[in-house]
Amino acid sequence: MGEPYYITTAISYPNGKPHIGHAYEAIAADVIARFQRLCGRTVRFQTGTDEHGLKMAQKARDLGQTPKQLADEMSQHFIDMCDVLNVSYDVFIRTTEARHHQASQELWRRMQANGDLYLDRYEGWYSVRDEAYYDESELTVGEGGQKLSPQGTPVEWTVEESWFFRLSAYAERLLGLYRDNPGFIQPESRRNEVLRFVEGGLRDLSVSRTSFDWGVKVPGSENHVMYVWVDALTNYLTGLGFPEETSTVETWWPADLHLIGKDIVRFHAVYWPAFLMSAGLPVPRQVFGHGFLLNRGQKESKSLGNVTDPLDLADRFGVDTLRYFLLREVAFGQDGSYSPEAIVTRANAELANSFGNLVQRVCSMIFKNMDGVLHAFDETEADRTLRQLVSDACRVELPREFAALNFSAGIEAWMRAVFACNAYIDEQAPWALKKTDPARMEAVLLTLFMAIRDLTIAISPVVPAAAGKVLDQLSIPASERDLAALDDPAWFARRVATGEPLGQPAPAFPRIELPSEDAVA
RNA sequence: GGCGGAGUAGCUCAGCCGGUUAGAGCAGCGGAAUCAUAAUCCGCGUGUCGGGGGUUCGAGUCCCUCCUCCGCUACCA
Repeated sequence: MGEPYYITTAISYPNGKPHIGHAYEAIAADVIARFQRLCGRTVRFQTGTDEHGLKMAQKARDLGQTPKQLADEMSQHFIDMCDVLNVSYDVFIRTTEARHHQASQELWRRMQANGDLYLDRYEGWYSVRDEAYYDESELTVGEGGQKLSPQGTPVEWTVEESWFFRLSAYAERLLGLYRDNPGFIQPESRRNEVLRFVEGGLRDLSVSRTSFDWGVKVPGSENHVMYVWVDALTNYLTGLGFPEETSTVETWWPADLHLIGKDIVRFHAVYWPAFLMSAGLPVPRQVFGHGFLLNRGQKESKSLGNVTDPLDLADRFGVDTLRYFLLREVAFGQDGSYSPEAIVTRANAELANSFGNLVQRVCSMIFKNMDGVLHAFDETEADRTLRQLVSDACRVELPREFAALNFSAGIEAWMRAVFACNAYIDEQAPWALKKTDPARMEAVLLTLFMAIRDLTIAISPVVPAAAGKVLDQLSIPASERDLAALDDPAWFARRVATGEPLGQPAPAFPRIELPSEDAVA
């Protein structure tokens, strides 16, 4: 078994169907998970839904359902999304599960045993709809003198008994954590924001509510439910079987990476490690806050009427195409923009024309001119140069960039190798060699066969289905589709020895058309 | 208000600690090739590197200032 690698996404709040942002995070996490498996790590990949809170309770009431019924129904949409998008999660956690309540309560007890929880009063301007308190200065005055939150929802002066977490006591330890582990919060811009926030001093955190009951009950204070983040963050432990002292927790905790959106960096980079320190548990190795996806440069919202169903995108353009586009086009960590035109342009230019067509023309020529039969051959300098270039891109450059979560840079390096293959095939012109020097033609095609195998394995975390299809066509064994296989020089001889001929190839990366309804008005 | 980031070819962006004629992809124009998914390859860019000032032998790359956009955060009154 390889070195363990535990990655999580944020758990989604299922008071609506998944949107493009959920899909983006799930896909990015999946690419990381698949890439780590490619590298030989044994991966545990967890995602899920965060089903408590007032908004779920209210929505259920509006629909005449119980909160649990609503959660069951909505959670299924997220499971379905993962399945459609080929997201290879190992654990789908739901915060309404009994084991999650137990885990959260145990974490609570440990924080309490450490003296970090105390009962006090919380008072302030509370928005029922936002489920949050606001400072006087954040409020605006609406019609009839009604005070409104920054979100425009009504607020009321509320006094509530609440448990508090002694966050103020953790500022120094947190700063030490950030100092000793510069990679703990990424990207750099988020790290700076967190540093400044913590350097400014921390106030104790209200961590329980009495105004509603759809949540995890506070041990010993049954009229309190836990503050959303104590409940939600604990999911990362629940999935491992915490608090049972099993080898599972031992093996996977602390997590290698919490992949989250930039909007919840503070909860993961400040509150969560503080909770864990309080409970005497190790903190995660890294928190990465990715950017948001913009629809033609604009944030999606119901009022603008530009909300995109990610499954609709996958249906129109293909799952692999969508995955490739998101990781290729967007600088990971920054916001990105997408549109049907951009997806079609990028996918056709790179996946279909440059790479897909390369695979197709080479396999087709091997099939037609060599009866699909592979064999040993003599390499020229040009062949070696190409293979070296491809090998560097696949074994060194792309893995280095992917390991650093620089997906677009890694894919760019990969594309340069694809371009080199196309330039090579034109220079060598095997179609001309067919008449003048058939042996040389075969050497060229076999060189390209080897290059294509490398390129396909390297890109497979991004486009798993199509890559699998190509590798099947090449008859590369399933056990030889990882980075270790790329390092094995004997693979080609083994492949030749099987005597398995290449069949008539079928395009794995077809060109896509811009659906007419997306034509720019 | 404070802190931070960004402003580079029509579009999307690279440009590390300052140093040869400022780069890539896409789009556009011209040519070659015809094995292949009308795909591929080659060639072509006089860009005020947001404005202004400064340091330096030399600045897109450092300093000051101004403008615009974005993020985090705060709040006088």
